[in-house]
Amino acid sequence: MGRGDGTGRIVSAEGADDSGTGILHVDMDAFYASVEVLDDPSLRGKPIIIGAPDGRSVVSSASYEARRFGVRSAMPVGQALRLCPTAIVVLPHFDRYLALSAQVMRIFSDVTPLVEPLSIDEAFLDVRGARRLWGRPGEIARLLRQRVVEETGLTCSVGVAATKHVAKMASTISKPDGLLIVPEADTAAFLAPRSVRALWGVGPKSAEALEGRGIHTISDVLDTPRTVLDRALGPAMGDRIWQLARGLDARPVDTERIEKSIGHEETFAEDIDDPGVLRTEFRRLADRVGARMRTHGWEARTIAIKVRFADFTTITRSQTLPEPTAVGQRIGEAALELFGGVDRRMPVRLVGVRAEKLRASGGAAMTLWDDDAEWRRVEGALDDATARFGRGAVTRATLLGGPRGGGTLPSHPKPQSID
DNA sequence: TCTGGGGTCCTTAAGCGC
DNA sequence: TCTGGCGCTTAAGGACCC
Repeated sequence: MGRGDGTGRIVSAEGADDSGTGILHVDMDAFYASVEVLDDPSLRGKPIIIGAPDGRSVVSSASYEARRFGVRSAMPVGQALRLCPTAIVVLPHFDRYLALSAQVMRIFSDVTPLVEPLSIDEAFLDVRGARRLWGRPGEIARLLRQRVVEETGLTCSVGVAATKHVAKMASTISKPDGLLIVPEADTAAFLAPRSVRALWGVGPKSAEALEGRGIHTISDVLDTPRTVLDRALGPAMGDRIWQLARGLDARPVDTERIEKSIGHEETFAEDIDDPGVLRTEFRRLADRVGARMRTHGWEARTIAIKVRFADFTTITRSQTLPEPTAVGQRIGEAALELFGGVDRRMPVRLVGVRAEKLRASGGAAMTLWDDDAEWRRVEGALDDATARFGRGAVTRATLLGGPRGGGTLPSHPKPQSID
């Protein structure tokens, strides 16, 4: 969701009914691209793409002017430029995005302590307890949008509803620079005509599985027995969309998220066949993973590697260690042992190292000893932001790349897909 | 002219102890 | 002693999200 070009936008009128609501989803509009325009006004009104112009880069974010040509996040930059040859490709400036994200999240925290950041550019807010102080949910949403634009120069879109899922759908539909309120009583009517693809967790594969059974809209889901959904998507997913289609979503706004894994991966500019080079890369990634764990005071029980071959087939291998560790060398040994068991049938495009089953190490955080200066700079920015907002309000995950479930800081200030 | 990097969650299969 | 079932853990792969 949230990858549209702004056509089909729906917004609420001033003073719209907000009865039964209290959950807000706030999503910055084309965040990275908007920050670049803010910092270089000569870009305003032009199609811009955040990414690297060469190599194997993909689009991290695109201005709405570029989206009108069909440019979308996660699209290879080359393809984006074929769709929109006049687009200006801008390298990402992560420290700026982080600083503005921190500023926006702070505005949210002013209004309610119940803020659940989902990623660098979006958050859920529970404002049900903020009424006496700030007014009704609809009023709070307008206030937030006003404050964000006044204090940062950036626009955002807000969905207001009774549940997280509907609030998120509403913000998506209102984009860009919109506000859509779905009163509780209108939830069913709001959901019914929308595509199954709009349901949280339904991507291309699940949509295909549903549509192959004639289930195209949320209304169709309502007419479909649970057993059919389970067969199409598996029991967990079947249950989830059965519930979401009915507007049932009791998930609270969660201010405390715990990271479950930390990883780094790297795609080479050219596929690599030399095992020595690959081993060096595994060690380097392992060191970075270890360094990050130590700064958090964590250690991991399981080490996993990822290898993507030239043909894009991807394998993972993992092993559980006898003793948990945060030592880069130990992680590297485990990674290399796993890699030794991999059948290297063709050149390698990407390698990755991930530490899983994290837990507190109990010991004091050790110093970083990798030599990645840029990484330290980003870590510093994150620590600063975390310190200013407080631990619960904003996790590192939040600021950089966090998916719905939390996520953690990526290795390099490289872009994720942001709308 | 191809497909980044950070994650979470789910499914399936296999091994193990009881 | 052999076998089956159950619950738990580990491992691999894939879908999805930003």
